[in-house]
Amino acid sequence: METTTTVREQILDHAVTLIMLRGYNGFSYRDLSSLVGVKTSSIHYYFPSKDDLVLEAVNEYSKEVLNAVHAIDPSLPADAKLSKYTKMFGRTLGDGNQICLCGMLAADIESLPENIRHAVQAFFKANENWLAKVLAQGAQEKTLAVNGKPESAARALYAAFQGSVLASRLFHTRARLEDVEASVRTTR
Amino acid sequence: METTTTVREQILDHAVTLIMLRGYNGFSYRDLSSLVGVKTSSIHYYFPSKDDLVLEAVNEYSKEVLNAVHAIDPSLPADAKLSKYTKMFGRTLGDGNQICLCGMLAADIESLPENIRHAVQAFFKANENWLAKVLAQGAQEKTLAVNGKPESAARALYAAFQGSVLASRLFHTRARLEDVEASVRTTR
DNA sequence: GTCTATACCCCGATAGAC
DNA sequence: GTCTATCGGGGTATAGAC
Repeated sequence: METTTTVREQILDHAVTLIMLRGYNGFSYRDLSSLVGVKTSSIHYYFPSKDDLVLEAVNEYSKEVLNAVHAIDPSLPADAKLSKYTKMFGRTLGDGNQICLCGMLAADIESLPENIRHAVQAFFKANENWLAKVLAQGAQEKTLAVNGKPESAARALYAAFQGSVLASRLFHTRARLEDVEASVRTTR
Repeated sequence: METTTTVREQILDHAVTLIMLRGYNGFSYRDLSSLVGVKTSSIHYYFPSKDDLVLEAVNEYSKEVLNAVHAIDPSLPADAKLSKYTKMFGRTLGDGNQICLCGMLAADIESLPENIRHAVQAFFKANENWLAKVLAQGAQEKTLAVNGKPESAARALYAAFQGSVLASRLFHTRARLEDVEASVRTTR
């Protein structure tokens, strides 16, 4: 039983990986061409402009990651949910040289059109909203330390995850994500 | 009384700004050429390769920022130190479209040589070390909430600052840095 | 759909006159 | 030190044959 992968899907998947590795200005149609095995003009057939390609990459990435986040069992205690979230964030590192696609595009945002900015913002907000609920639950269960409003703490926590995956790659270590999780766990 | 600025300094200053705006792959010798008013070949005279230029930009930026950090009065209470640090981090935003130069280069790190990676790592570590001391002091003074070891908490906190300046620019708001500061302040 | 061919511009970098 | 001129290559994108 073979899994059929269309050329279009291959292009999109490699684009996602390349953006997570080198960012918007760091990859080209030529890179994709050699990875997929079609000419650059064929890529333009599916994605007329680079911005079209990147927007679809954001949407594919968002859909996948948010599915994984929302698949975390809602009946779990808050600290267990956070552990799963940390693990999931660690998976974005791949072989250790990738960061979150939306974190990367946030760094490149001044080179990008408004529709991509909105897509990246939506991804950030979805993560922050989910974390806010977990923090509120964790405060009630007294397993997570929340200072100030959960919404504010969630924005800070999500920023910490984004920053820590950046630092994890910079220092060639996966440990920095755990620093973030530890920083909100109540000391016993 | 005129402040003399050499061509070399002008190039370096504009390079710093451009990297904070668009990143390593997002600016060119041509951009600098039109900003400074000399030909690109003259820029090569001062900085033979782009990597030479970027390394010096990191060093200049690091020197300036770390001077500002270490200029924070050591006799202040920990929460006051953190307030000053937050304000200083907010200044990197500039007109609202810049992020920390070393955070940006951390995103671009897979396109950069090892010597630049080391310089960026050193900047991260210097900030984390300073924050670790502040957190230890704040824990003792019971003004800052520290979970786990101060070193680990400092890495998480610095990641949060890096991530929040990214989000501040993404959402066109300066408020996100304050979320980070609030997240470590003890609720009274 | 995929290709060849090409347009048009930008890139970093260098040689050599002044 | 700064310039003109240029090299060799890479960038996105398009036209048109198959």
